Amino acid sequence: MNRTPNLLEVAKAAGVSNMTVSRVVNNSGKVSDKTRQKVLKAIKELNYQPNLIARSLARKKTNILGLVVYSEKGVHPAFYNEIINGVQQGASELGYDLLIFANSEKQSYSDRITHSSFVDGVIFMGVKINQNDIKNVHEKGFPYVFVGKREIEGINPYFISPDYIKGTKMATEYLIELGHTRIGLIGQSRMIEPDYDKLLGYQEALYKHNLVYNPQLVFEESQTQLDGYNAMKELLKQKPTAVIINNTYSTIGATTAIKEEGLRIPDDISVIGFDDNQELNEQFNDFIGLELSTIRIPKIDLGRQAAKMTISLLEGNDVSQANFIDLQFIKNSSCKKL
Amino acid sequence: MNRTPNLLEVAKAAGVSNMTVSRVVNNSGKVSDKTRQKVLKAIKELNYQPNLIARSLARKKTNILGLVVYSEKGVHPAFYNEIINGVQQGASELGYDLLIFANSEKQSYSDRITHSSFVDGVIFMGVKINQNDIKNVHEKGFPYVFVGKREIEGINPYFISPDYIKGTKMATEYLIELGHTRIGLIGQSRMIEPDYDKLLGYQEALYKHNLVYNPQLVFEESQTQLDGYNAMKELLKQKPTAVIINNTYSTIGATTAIKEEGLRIPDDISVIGFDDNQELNEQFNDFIGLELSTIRIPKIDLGRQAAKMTISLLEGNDVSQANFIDLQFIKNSSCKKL
DNA sequence: AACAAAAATGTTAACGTTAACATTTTGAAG
DNA sequence: CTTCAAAATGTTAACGTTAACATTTTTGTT
Repeated sequence: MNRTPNLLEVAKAAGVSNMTVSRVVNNSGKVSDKTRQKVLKAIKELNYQPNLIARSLARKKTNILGLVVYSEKGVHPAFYNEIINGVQQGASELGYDLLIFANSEKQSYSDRITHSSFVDGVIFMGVKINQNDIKNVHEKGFPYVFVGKREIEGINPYFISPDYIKGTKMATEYLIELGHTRIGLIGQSRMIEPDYDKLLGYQEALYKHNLVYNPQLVFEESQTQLDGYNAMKELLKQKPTAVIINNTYSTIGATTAIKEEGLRIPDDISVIGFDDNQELNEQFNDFIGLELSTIRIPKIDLGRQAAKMTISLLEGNDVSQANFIDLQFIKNSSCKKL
Repeated sequence: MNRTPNLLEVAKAAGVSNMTVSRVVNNSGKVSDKTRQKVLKAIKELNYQPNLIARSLARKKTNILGLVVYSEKGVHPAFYNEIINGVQQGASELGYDLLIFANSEKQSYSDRITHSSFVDGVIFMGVKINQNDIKNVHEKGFPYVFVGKREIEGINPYFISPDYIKGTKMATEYLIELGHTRIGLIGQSRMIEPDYDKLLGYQEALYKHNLVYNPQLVFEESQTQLDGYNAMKELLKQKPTAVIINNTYSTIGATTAIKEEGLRIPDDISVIGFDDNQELNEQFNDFIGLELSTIRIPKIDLGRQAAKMTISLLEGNDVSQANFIDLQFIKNSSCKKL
């Protein structure tokens, strides 16, 4: 590795002072055209690139966003990976890079993040978030955003979350407007916030249209294909005319169950899924020849917004604490008018 | 954000010099026990954390690894995400963090990477790698590792790659030893290096056991469920007794085709898949009640090794340029002795 | 008690930028 | 050809650490 030139060497080569070079590099301040050309020439000749570490030290700003993903085995589910890609895009669009903090479950990040001055702000996400980290960062006034929605005792955290309530309500209403009244819901949960919100949205829609909530049409947590399959088998005994299913894997299992019972989509039952795993969703639909209507979680956009929100915060702008991002309803041919 | 204390403030509080504090913080040099205690007390009281930017500038080393993933739409397939997780783990184990470079397809990274001194080394991966980036970095002697295997004109790059040849050979031989001679291969490709290597491994195994290579048993690129399904339908006309399928999606499609034809696994046909998407593979197997024998790509380990290799390089150790990581053959019940 | 060697601690100048202020140059008006 | 403001350029001291070397203190030996 051969040494890289620094500002002063460029300055010397161009016959100007350090600050003139700095001004040219940063396109700030006033520099005459003639001088600028000289400097640019020297920069090019020496192949100068500013040393970002030194710049960060002087500016007290790194233009780097931290990302902490709390996950179980150090492997993030596909769901988070897509959000991360979005975060990266959003950061990049505003001139920031992304520093992924190593995720050892035990370790607490907050001091490392706020004191080491390696990042200007931080984004938290994951199932097993450490509430203390968020609390500490919040209390120190360090810019951060939490992706998701969770009660954190004592504080009102900055967060951005998909609006599952609204999204599910919208989908449910769509079914109601098609004339459905016996609508199943696979995957509610009192424990998992997003799934609980789906239940709330579902209930709100029923309530709004004066339909009675029937717990027999609603099934607990459903994560895997098998969960979805089993739940659907049970649900079908209740003769529903439509069903909303909380994730891609369950949907695959559930539609398999529907087929097995000799029922057709949408003729015998209307189906709406969540495409939390878009790649899989598409693959599956293509293959089965199913054109599933889905509630889409705009994950890339979610990540992008999270990045922009964090940057907005660290730049000192006013940012509201609670932020929601709308789900998209992708209307397709898996639902039928009754 | 309240100011964080620096070394000198700690030094003042402890009544010692900056270097004594530095030595305590870094656990280097000699410090008497009494002094160490004083310093530690001051550090604790002021809640001091070293400023990593300043440290990096002074040490000319950041303890950060760069990661560039070249991908099409800025979204990485599940495959890469798992490797990234592994890279992160490996880096973390050796005290490094991971800086993800924003990935705009157009941009060239090499100068930014080598000159900005934000990273001590860099890892490249992705389908659409920029050969020039790697070439530049290579020629500058900047520590890097490429995850994958690709000819790059004019240089012998540092790389680490799954050994697809060996892995596929192993699986093929396993089938041959079970007595199979009509073994199908779904997903060879002249264009995609890993898939080409799978073909080579397959051929090597046949050759070794004096079996004739029959192109009619071998099918082109197969990425999706539908590809796998179609290929298998065709293949079945050739009456194979076993088949190796190049990725998880194809495998799902292919097994569907097998079922549709009324054949049973392993009684009528033995099947070996690649579980490049492990989560999906498991889900699918659980659901179908299939116990698929698979060739497993140890992605986490691949990433981890890539990180360690890069760090070894940047620490000045001798590292061989070409590195392969063995695939694992997960023996299960989807293959039968003939 | 004197001395050397080892241990402990300290001083100073980098590292490569930028911020803040200082100085010089330019050019237009009188 | 002054004069003065604006424009252009320069100087210096941070930023918070560590490397390299310098000094002081301690310890053991005679």
